[in-house]
Amino acid sequence: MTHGIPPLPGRDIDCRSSVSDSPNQESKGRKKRKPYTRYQSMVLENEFLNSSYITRQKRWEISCKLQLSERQVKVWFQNRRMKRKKLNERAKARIRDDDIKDVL
Amino acid sequence: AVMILRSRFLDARRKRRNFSKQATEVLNEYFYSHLSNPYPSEEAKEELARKCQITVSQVSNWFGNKRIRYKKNIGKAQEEANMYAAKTAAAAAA
DNA sequence: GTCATTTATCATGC
DNA sequence: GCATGATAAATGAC
Repeated sequence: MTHGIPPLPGRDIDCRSSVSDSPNQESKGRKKRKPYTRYQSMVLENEFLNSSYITRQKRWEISCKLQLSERQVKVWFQNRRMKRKKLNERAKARIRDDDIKDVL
Repeated sequence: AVMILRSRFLDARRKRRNFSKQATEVLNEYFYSHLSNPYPSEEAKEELARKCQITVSQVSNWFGNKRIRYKKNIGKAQEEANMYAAKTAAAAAA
């Protein structure tokens, strides 16, 4: 199963003990939406440039670096791929409109 | 120069323009006549988009905002609900 | 995984 | 000054 690669350097170091999804006890309600900082967004965008699908290894690294949970990083990439799709559709539509206007 | 082009496509940031009065009228009519289930199907969204001269995404945005902002008002804006309810009732009577 | 959605936040209109 | 449309986190269906 899989390749026996995962080096997992210092995996047992819990760098996100304070950034877990369950802050304390079982949080009951929905987690409040909290905008990310410019630095967090920049690092995530840069990684998205490398690949729109993040590996488990890199997901762990980034979650540590940005003080985010791995789930947050995963969701960010999912939302980012949806955003890319929407932007592509919009760009396509704009090009169509521009073509029409050029003809007119 | 490249940055400007990117701001047109990638950023395409929200330069908001209000919808026309007629478009808002059409959207509100649908919303208040389907108040028990204000979730238009994809086909309904396309027809609304065509009638309102906006995109399907804009229709989705409008219903998303409308649902939560209507819910947030429990008791408020019922005048608006009654108004459109009466309008559709009058249309049904005819 | 995608994708429609909920929610808070942002940016603009007026 | 809020109303309104669009976007950014977060959830859940499938």
